[in-house]
Amino acid sequence: MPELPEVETIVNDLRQRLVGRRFTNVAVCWAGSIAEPHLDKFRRRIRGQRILDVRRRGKYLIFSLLGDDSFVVHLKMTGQLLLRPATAERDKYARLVFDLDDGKQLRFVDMRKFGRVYLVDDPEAIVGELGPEPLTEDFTPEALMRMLRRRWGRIKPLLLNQRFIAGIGNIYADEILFAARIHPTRSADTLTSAEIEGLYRAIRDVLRQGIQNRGTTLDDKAYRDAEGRAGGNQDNLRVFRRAGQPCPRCGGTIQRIVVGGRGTYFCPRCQE
DNA sequence: CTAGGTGCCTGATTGC
DNA sequence: TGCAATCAGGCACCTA
Repeated sequence: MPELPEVETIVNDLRQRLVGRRFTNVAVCWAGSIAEPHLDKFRRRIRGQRILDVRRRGKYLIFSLLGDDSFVVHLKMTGQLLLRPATAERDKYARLVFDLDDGKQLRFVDMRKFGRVYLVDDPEAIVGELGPEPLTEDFTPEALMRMLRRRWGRIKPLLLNQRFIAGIGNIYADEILFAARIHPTRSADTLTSAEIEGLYRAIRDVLRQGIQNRGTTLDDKAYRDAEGRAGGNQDNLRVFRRAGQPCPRCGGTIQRIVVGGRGTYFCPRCQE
């Protein structure tokens, strides 16, 4: 499940390789991957468009195109964007295959078919409601404190709420709360200012480390970078999917509970 | 505003 | 062994 660090890695790779390239054609293997516009219009509008830039907002990838359109992608659970030579073997779960003007293909591969692509004139129509980017400099401890002041729900679902902060998913939420020593069901309004500062630092550190390690690949079909390579951050996880194992900090036993319908891993001994 | 449920999907896991 | 039921999970959308 690609979250901010995984999408950041893919975006940085793709920017290097795709800026200046042109989409020459698209093969649609599963039309359901296209959110908008309708299939025929999508095909007509993407063909011949030159890529000016590739950037990330939350978990979305945004390709700015010369004709003022934006090609927007959300990978959801199992989506991948792979850059392959057009001659490369077909990927089993390929849903959309974009031919490029340099003999390569950008392949949208998505086993579970949750991912979506959009071709729109204004990307704000899609990403406009997202909360702040946690790694930009205007996201400060004070900003986080102000944001939390109006909230009284449990902290983990809040971290997962993309309108609250953009880019955090289930893996990094658990790792962040472990690093900050905060129990996933703590009410946001009971956090002390010291805890909020710790939470702030944990958000930044955990996400940055994820980026530094080029993302988290937990199993075979999970996240891959644009070259199809696994990330390295899975070796760095301290609680996620480690139920029954000893806490690396206090030696307690990591527990799995369900919070907001999501599998949640934490150490009951050092997270209050 | 929060919390809970459903649906979208399919491979992996679990149950009998 | 084999097949069916269940699970996982990001997010939209619904209800309370």
